Amino acid sequence: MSVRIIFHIDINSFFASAHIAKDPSLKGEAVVVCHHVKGNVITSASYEARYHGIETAMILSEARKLYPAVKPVFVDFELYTELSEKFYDLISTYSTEIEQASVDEVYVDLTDKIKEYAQPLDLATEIQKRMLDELSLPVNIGIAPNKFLAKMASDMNKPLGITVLRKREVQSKLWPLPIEEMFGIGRKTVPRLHEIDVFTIGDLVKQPFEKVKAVLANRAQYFVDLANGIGSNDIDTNTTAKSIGQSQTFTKAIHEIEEVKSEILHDIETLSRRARQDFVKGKTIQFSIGFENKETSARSRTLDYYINDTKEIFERVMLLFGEFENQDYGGVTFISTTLTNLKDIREIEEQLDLFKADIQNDEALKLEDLEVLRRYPKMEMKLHAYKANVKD
DNA sequence: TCTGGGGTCCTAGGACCC
DNA sequence: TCTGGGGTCCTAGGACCC
Repeated sequence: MSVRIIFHIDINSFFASAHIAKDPSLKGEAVVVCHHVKGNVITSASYEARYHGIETAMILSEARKLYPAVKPVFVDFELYTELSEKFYDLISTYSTEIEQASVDEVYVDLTDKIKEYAQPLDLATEIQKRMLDELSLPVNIGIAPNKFLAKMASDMNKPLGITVLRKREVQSKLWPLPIEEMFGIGRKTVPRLHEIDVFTIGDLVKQPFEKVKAVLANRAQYFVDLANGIGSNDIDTNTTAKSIGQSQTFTKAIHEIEEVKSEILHDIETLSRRARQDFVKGKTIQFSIGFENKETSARSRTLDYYINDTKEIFERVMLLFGEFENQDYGGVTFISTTLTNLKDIREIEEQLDLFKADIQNDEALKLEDLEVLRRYPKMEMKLHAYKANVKD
């Protein structure tokens, strides 16, 4: 198997950059993107804003104290979706092997394309320049033989960085990084790894495997391999979502059931519209609820057919919601409805046609079975049982 | 110590079928 | 009639990421 060349490309402070791309007068300013809850929480900050100590999760008023000339803008998800699609389209001109990892990042296999360039870095430079010229978006690029190394590489040098991470550089460049910077290791796992003296990515390899296995269980070998620079370079080109969800957090707990229901309905209206726009239906409906006392719970049901219309989803969710009826956790602070097990509408219709054909075959079979049953009384018993079940 | 809303993947037990 | 292994699906919960 020959060595692949994978690029990981991600847009620097995407939300803030998107607003600057739309309104060039914001260029060079300390832009902060706010979400209108709990006093304007900052969800993204331009590098100029970060320079003044402003970080995400801050409240706008705190940011103003740090830097009064800060430029607040408000979240605009339509803008992000639009630019995300343009980003994807631009990268598509180089390769069909693209994996959309999130709204602002892709993995792309450029093994073939890179042969057309005199120097490997020329391709990265060209992509970076086109992103700036055509979309006014700054990107980071990591170049490596697999997805994990490419991802780690693109994080090494921000913003507007281009970083190559070769397999032979794993010990010198990857191993010294703190374990919390390893993609896939999060806040719950870090303290447990610290307990077994794993503080850097290299420690994952240096510590006895048994100790690592005690913490990471089945995923231990996977992460040790990653630390050794061994990882997948399979590009998942499927861009259709696997689930669509709609959720809300309430700063003030809701105590009226009818009000909760109306918020649920509102979410489901949005959810089903999105599903129809994406030409998908779902087979599983999941409903989650959070209460004032911090308890959260989820219920899901899988149907034997696919749906995407508001009324049917709402009826299903009401059944799930009903399962929490007699619990007393105080008011409701969080609701979430998710449609999963998605399938393209056209595929479902094809299957329905096949299914119809099956039913016809089944009926033919049953008639024959009846002949058999008459001759074998024992089997007739089964038929009665079967009929009884059908009544249910 | 941590905002809110959008996702993905994994695990473990139980049910069911072969 | 009983036992057991293997595979798949469903459900609830958790971890992680952007």
